Amino acid sequence: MNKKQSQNKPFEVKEYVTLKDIAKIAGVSTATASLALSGDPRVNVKTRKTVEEVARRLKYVPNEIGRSLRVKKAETVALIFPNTPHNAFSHPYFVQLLEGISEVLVENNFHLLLSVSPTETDESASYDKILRKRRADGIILWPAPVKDHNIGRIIESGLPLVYLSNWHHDEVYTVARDDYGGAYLAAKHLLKSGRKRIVHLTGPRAYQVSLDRLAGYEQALKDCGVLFDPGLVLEGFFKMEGGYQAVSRLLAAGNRFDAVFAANDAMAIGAMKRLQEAGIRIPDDVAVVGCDNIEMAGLTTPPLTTVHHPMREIGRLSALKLISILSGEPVAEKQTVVPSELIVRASCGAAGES
Amino acid sequence: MNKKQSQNKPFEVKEYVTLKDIAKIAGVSTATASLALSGDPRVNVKTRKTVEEVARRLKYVPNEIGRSLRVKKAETVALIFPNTPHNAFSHPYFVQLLEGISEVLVENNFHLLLSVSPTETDESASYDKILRKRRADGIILWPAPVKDHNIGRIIESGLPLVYLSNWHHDEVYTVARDDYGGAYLAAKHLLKSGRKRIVHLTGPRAYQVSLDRLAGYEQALKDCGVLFDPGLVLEGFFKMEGGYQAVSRLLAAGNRFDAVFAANDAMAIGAMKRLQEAGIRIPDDVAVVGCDNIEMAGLTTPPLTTVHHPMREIGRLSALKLISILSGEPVAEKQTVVPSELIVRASCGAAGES
DNA sequence: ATGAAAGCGCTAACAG
DNA sequence: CTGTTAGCGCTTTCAT
Repeated sequence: MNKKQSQNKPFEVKEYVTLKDIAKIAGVSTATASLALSGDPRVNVKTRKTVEEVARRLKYVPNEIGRSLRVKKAETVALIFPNTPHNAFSHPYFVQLLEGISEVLVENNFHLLLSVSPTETDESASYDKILRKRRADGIILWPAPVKDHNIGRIIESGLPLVYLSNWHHDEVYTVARDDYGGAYLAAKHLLKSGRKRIVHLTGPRAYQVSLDRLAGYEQALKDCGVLFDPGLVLEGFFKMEGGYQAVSRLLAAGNRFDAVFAANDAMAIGAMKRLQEAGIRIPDDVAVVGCDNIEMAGLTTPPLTTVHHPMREIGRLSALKLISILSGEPVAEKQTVVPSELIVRASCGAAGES
Repeated sequence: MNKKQSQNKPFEVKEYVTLKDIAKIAGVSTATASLALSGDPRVNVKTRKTVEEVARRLKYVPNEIGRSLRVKKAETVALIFPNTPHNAFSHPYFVQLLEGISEVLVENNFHLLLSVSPTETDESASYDKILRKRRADGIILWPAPVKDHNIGRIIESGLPLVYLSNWHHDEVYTVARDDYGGAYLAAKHLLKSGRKRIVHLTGPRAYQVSLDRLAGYEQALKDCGVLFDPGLVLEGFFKMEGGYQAVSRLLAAGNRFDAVFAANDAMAIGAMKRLQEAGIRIPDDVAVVGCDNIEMAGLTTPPLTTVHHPMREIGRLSALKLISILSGEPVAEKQTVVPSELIVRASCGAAGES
C-alpha cells in the first residue's frame, strides 16, 4: 500500500487467485492452464489433472470480466421493462415471466440483467445502451405502452432482441401471448352457452392488449351472428373500481345484459361485486368472465371463469429464442404466438368444475 | 473476413466505436480522450469540447467490460434468491422488494444482476461465486429457509453483503422486517379489544419467520397477563388450505376461541372461509387478523386486518446500504429493523375504517 | 496540458 | 503437446 488510505475507504478489493497464479504453481504457461481448464483435448491428460488440482486447491474462480472482454460476449441477457404504471412490477404477468426467463438462463449459464427504465423512456437510444455498453449480449423487451419509436430504432439496429408482443415487421423475433384468441375463446364460450347481450369492459385504448381483446370479442360475436352493440363496451382502466363503476352506469341506464366479459380479472371482480350488491345473481342472471387468471380469480364467490396466459412458458420460450439467436442456431419460428386457455369456473354458468 | 463462416453463424459482432476511434479522430491520445470524457479538470477546456463533440457525433458508448476489468469494479449488485418453493418468485414480498432495490440502483447507476439459485442450494460456495467471477461487486441476499452454512461462509469471507433478515453475528450488515414486532402488534390489538382465547396459526417451524411471529404472539399474551395455551397454536403451512383445516380441527375438537391470528393472510383467509361456513360471525364471534397485507386482504368480506411490512422500503434501504459499503461511506447502522404496521380493517372488530 | 506505456485477466493464433 | 505473444477497451501512472 503505497497510497494513503482515508479512514472510510472503499471496500478493500481482495486479492483473487488468477489464472497466472494457477499456471505458475502448476508449472505451466497461462495458455496451457486456460486450455486445460476448458477441457481442451490438445492438452496432456496428466498436465490437465495437475492444473485442475491446483485450481481446486486454490479455489480458483475465473474472472468473467476478463473473459468477457476477450471473447466479446457478456454471457448475459437483459430483460428490459419500460417502467410505466401499468407495465412494471405491478403487472400480474411480471413475476411469472421472470421466472420462466430465469429458469432457462440458469440452465444455459447465462446471467440475467434486470433493467427497469424509469427516467429513460424518452431518451431516444436508451434501450440499446445496455448492449452498447457490452453488459449484455441481447435483450428481451417488454412492450412499451405506446408505440415507442425506440423500439423501431433498436430493431433497425439489428441488435439481438426478442420482443414480447406482436410487431408489424417480419424481421423481428417475437414471443407473444394471444390476447385476441383468448378474448375470442371467452366470448365464444359465453355465446355458446346462450348469452346474447355481452358487456365488454376494456382497458385503456392506448394499450395494444385492450384493442386485441376487444377485437377477439367482436370477432366471436360476428362468428355467432350476434350484432355488435357499442353501448355494451365500456372502458374500465384495468381497475376493480373501473369494473364496479362500469356496471353501475349500465344499471343506472337500465341497459339490459346477460353477461360481462372483462379484459382483466380485476375489472371482472369489481363488476361481480356491483352485480351482487344489486341483487343480481351470478351466473344465473349475468355470467362473468375475466382475463389473466390471477390468484384471486379462483377465490371469489362464485369462482371466476377467466383466460389463462402461460406467461412462464412465454418467458422460457423468449429466453430460449434469444439464446438460439446469440449462438447462431436456427430458430424454428421468428414469431411465436402462445395460445391462451379458458379456465372455466362457476361464474360463467357453464362450468364442469368449480 | 478472413475466416470461413458457416451458414448459421453466431450473431455477428458489430464493430463498435471505441475510445481509440474517438481519440484518433479528435487528434488526441486515448489517455487524453479518457480524461476529457470523464471531465477531468486537468485537460484543456477546448480539447475537452472537441473530444466530447466527436464522441457525440459517433454515438460513442463506453465499453463497461473494459472499464470493469481495469477498475476492478462491476458497478453491479446481485440480488440472490435461494429458489425454494416458499421463498422464490411466488413470495408475496418478492416483487415489492425488487422494485425498491431496482429504484435505488438505477438512481445510482448500478446494474442489477438477478440470481435465483435452484440447483446450487447445496453447493457449498455457490453464493459468493457470482462475486468471485467479478460479475457483481456485492450482493443482497434473501434468507435461505433453513440455517444455511453457505451464508456463514460468505459472511466469513468478508465479501460485501446485505442480508435480508436477522443474523446472530454483529459484523453482518442486515435489513430486516420486524416479524416479531408485527405479530406483537396484531396480538396486542386483539387482546386490547377484549379477546382472550386467541388462536395462532403458524407457518412451518423451519422458517425463522414462523418462530418470530409466534414469539411476538406469546410476548403479547404475557404482557397482557393471558396464559399461553399450546392447544391454540396450530401449524397451517402458510397455505389457505392449512388455515381452513386448522379451524376445522379446532371446531371438531370443540375448542373455544374468540380470535384467530394467522402468520400470513392466506391462512387467515382460509380460516375465515371455514368460520363462515360454520355460521360463525366475523368479527362478532371470532376476530381474524393476518400478516403480509396482500392485495386480497382488502377485498375479503369482511376486509382483513393484517400486518403490513414495507418491503419496497426494505429493498431501498438494503440497496442504499450496500452501495454505501461499496463506496466506503460510513453506514449509520449495521443492523436495520424496519418497523411493521398494523392495518386495521373490519375483520378484527375494532376498526375505525373498513 | 498531453502522450507513451503498462496492465487489469483472459483467450487464441501461431510457433516450436 | 506446450509456450510465446498479442490484444480485447479501458484507466492511470509517469514523463514530457
